[in-house]
Amino acid sequence: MTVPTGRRERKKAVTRQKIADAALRLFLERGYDAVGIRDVAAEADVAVTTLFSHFASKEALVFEQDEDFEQRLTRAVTDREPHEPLIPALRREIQALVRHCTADSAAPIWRMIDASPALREYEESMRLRHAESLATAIAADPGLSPTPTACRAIARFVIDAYSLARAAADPKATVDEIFRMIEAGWEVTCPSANSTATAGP
Amino acid sequence: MTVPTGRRERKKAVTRQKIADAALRLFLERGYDAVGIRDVAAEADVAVTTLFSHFASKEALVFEQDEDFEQRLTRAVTDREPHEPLIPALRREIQALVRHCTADSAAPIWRMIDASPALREYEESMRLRHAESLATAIAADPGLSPTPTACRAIARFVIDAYSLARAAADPKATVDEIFRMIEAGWEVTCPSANSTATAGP
DNA sequence: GACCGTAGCACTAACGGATAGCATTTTGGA
DNA sequence: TCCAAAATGCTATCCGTTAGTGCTACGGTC
Repeated sequence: MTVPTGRRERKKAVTRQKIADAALRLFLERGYDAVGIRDVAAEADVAVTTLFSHFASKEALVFEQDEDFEQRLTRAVTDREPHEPLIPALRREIQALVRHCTADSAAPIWRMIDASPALREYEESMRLRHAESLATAIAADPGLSPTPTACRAIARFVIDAYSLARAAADPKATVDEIFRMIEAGWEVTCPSANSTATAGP
Repeated sequence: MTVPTGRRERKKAVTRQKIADAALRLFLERGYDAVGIRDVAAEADVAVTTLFSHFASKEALVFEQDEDFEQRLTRAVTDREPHEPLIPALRREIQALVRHCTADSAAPIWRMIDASPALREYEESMRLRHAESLATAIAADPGLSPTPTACRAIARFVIDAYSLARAAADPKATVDEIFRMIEAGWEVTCPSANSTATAGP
């Protein structure tokens, strides 16, 4: 097997990061629309084609860490404590993710995203992919027996909760409120014995 | 007041339809990616700039009737029988919409959409707009008193149901299954007196 | 340590969607 | 009849993205 854990990979990672850093710097400095791909490439001192060999599109430069998001979601399902109910585990993770992206340090970036239709559109299609991954993870859980449709639906609902909470005035309360609804919907299709967690009387 | 209800509006509508027809014809004939904007403009016998004065983007040519969809959704809420519960009314409308777009006659169009990432992405951001409209309509209902967050969440869930059902093997059953979950979630935030409609024992 | 296949990168040129600027025609109303 | 606005057209251009090509540095193998 060829497991190339050497200089080549490191250099590649460095180049990628150099591009991402240059892009974010320029975007925040002059605005997303005012910066061209050619500007970013020049700032990072690489060719345009090199830039596109690291990032599939201009928008992808902004959502550089999107795979982290996806992994944290699926791991919240697969790596949770044995017998811990699914929905609370997901709620905890969504709370953490929302807290992370509503932090003050991330504010300028999200302001930029919200100001650009292209970026908003890209984010939404990203979320769809994440929902599909999450649905797969839920479906693969041996302790549960939901239908494929229920998996996909719950996964979408969870992503919706994230999306709505991120833009809400009180993100934490928004997540809690929507997850009360999700929990109720989940109980209908996949009833669990001990289900008096967050649902009311 | 100038209410231009005359020839000008009619001609404009004709031009718009002529463009949309030409576009759909070419797209289905040669494939979406294989047809350029210049081809469509030539086929419709208009200038490229004229095309873009009627449609905001190439993708918008395919989703020409997207406002119909939005209106049918909001009207399902605002025009429903007095005292008819919200969720069943929405379920009926979603069933009808799904039936409409899974009809045999529409199959080639949706096959084309599913085959093009650009079109799928565009559709998704369209659905987001529709969800916002729906949320507004729900929030404006005098017979209900949900929180703004609950409105937005339910609206998203309903759109999710449409989106998932459209791609499912058994669209009708998928809508029913997801709406059982939605109904349960709705009851949690906006309890109604007579709530034994679709929820199980 | 020399060799070779490949991954990373650069350069040029171009394609295709979208737009700005300005000219022209058509239309509705004064 | 004439004007202002709307609709359309033409030209040139911007910008994201990709194809084609070749060079260089690296990793694995002998």
